[in-house]
Amino acid sequence: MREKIVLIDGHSILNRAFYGVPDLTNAEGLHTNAVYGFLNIMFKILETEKPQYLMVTFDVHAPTFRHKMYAEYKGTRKPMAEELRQQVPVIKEVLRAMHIAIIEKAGLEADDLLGTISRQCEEKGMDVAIISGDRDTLQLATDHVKIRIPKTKQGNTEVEDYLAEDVIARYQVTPKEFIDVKALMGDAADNIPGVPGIGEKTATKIIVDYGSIENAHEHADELKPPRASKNIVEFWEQAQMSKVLATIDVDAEIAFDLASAKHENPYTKEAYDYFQKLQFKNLLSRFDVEASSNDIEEKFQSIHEKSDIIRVMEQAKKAKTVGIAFSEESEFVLPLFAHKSGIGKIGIAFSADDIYAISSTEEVSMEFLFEELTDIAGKVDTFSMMNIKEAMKHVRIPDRTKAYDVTVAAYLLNPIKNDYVFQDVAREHLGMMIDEQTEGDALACYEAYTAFAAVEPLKNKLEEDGMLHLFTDVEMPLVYTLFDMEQAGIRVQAEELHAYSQELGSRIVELEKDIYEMADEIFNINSPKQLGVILFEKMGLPGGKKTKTGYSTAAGVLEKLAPDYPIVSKILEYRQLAKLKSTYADGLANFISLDGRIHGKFNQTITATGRISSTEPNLQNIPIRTELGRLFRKVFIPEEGFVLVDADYSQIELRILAHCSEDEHLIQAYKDAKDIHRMTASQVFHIPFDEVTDLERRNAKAVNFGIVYGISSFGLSQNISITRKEAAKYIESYFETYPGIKRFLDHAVSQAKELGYVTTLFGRRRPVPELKSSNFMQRSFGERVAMNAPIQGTAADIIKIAMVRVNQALKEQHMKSRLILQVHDELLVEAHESEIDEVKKILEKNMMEAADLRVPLSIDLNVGKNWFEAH
DNA sequence: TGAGTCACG
DNA sequence: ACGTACGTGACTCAG
Repeated sequence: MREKIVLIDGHSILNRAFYGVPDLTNAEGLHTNAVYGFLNIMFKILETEKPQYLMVTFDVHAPTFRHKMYAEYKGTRKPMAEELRQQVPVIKEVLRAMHIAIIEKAGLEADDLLGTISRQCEEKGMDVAIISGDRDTLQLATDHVKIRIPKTKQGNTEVEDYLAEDVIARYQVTPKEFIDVKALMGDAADNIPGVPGIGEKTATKIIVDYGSIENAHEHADELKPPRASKNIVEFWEQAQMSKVLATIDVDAEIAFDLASAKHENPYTKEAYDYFQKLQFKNLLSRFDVEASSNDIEEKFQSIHEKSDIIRVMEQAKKAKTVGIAFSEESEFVLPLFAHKSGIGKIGIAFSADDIYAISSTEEVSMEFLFEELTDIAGKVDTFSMMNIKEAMKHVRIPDRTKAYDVTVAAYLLNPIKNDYVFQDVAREHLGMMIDEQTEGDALACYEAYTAFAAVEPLKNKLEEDGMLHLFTDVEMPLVYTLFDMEQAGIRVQAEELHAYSQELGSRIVELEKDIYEMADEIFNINSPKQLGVILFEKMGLPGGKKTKTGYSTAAGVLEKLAPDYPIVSKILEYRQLAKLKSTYADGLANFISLDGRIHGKFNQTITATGRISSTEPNLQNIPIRTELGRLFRKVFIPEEGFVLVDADYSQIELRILAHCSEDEHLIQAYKDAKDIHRMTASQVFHIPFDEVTDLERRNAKAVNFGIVYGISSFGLSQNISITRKEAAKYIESYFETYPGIKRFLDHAVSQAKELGYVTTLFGRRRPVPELKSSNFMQRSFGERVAMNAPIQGTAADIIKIAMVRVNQALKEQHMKSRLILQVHDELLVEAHESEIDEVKKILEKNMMEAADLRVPLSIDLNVGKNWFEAH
């Protein structure tokens, strides 16, 4: 059998991958999409080709002979995007780590390397596969040299294959003639001039008929169309040079050692480390898990006997640190034996040798196991799990200082990840690969071991990054606070909600009828696509295209049209009501439990800035800005004998800005309890304080918001409908008035550029990888993030501290009142009527003292018999 | 599953 | 020249 070599056109494939794979970055902000795509293509090719030899070619960036020749024609090529450029050395290093041969030779282009090597290998009697994204290489195809051109289509890589016969089938000419076609038609991308007036069709026809440009030139008078006939003579020198430019050298002086290209196992330890650093999760699974030294698996034990289980539990109680994991009940377990929690298995690890999987049985119930775990939690120093808040639904943790939430720790270390599954933690923090396919007892053991083993490394990294205090004293206690809030839930009037739904429903039907009548057609108003067609095509309203898929029908666009077109007002009203009905009236009703309350989830590891998020349902976006929507707050009520006490920070973000920037004006204004927006208007627009109009105050307020969001003249101009120039003047004037703020924001950006992240007052980090981008838009976004994250994040820190303290105070004083909601700068307490004053005091004290800033923190406090009244 | 829209801070 | 405000989640449509 013939031996086979795969030759990869390095730059070409890297380039293809770069444009075919969406932008990816690793934790350090390094762009990795091209490297990732390259490796995927390479692995796919290797699987099908199974070659004995493998080599990757690269150009050296010194200008070459051919470059110089065509540089005279069209100047230079577009420079490589920075994101791609930085990945070139990375792919080379990765390839070296995989022991894959790389060849680059000054003075030679990749094409010439490919051509020469493929020719030499073919002469040695080998089969050759050339992997390139560049069709020029088709001229190299023979019966034994196959050109493979990968196409990345929506994540899937398809490959077009060309042997000599395939080139003829596709292009009507032989690979050799392909050069002549190109010499005639030229190639703008490669700066090959060709012959003017001859395009692909004519060129192909001529070469099919005459076989070469030389022969065609001899028969120039026979050529058609006349234009070609004339130009091939007139531009004959140019045609000849084009042929030279288009010809790939197959005879270059290259000494290469075939033995060095021998393809061995690429899954080396070094490559593994590289993939880990680059965060190529999917590719890591290609490494042989057995070989990557997970000998820990040998320690896994599945135990079923009651006596064994008790023995292990007793041992665990004597340990310092235990890691625990809960596993879902296997779907095959008879309902009779299934536990109501859905948990059927636990993993427990308390040393590198003690890692167990325990399933509940008839003899050993889940209740019993949970009891034992509670006992363990009380005795050990550290009780570590991936998700403590979830676990607490089953296991009581008597001493809350002992719990350790691995997910929360991993989140603090890198808050911009999408999820924090234990496999990732094991890989990133323990250097341990876990096979994707793992399930059952082994899965429970791995998770428990990860929870156990990650405690120290995570703690060390938190300490290193200055976040141990934040973790220990804010985030971990907050786990319990959030647990308590979820357990407490909030009481909702189901009947009222139902009544709203009915009312909205009938009004929606009326609006639908009107809209169909006015449009003279029945269509789906909820479909922006259909709506756009109706409004802007059928009815011919002004307001052209805006989105990728069609017309924008966003509220901002429609509002401008509403005064002139009654149908638009109807649509806006329809939209508003439909939203209220589906998301709030019907949506919320689905979440009411048997106890008449909604127990939503508060998520601690979602946001990039440190805020909490709320889901199932989202209780942080209950309407308030419109009168009608606001009514929904009336359905949120306290239980009998209780009231709602609502406290929200007043302008906490601007106060944080005043503190962090140390700007004297702003600090003094807050000390004097001045109307800050009015003051801003007065100082920025140079108007006496008492003469500021409502509009001026509104605009100043927008400027203040803009500052917090990371100001841009465009954003501000959009927001308050002024020209960009005017907005720029506002901003300039603002920074003149408050130079401290300018300094602070500039510093945030420069710090982010230097370190790759920004921090809050309490040390929380937010990475800003976008700042490294060469894309203007991305980089600008990074700058705004760098300005906003310290402010928004510090506010998040402060209210988290307040929440923990408020919750603790309520519990310590054994009060019936309890914290039930947080909405970013607002806390809601369901307070017993006998405790109202005390609750107010607790909220006030703890919210105001949560941070000691250069300006006072201030809160607004209200009491009501529903959320509408209390806020 | 992604895009568009809109509810909140 | 580029084309935007920062941070979220739920619902709907359409491919």
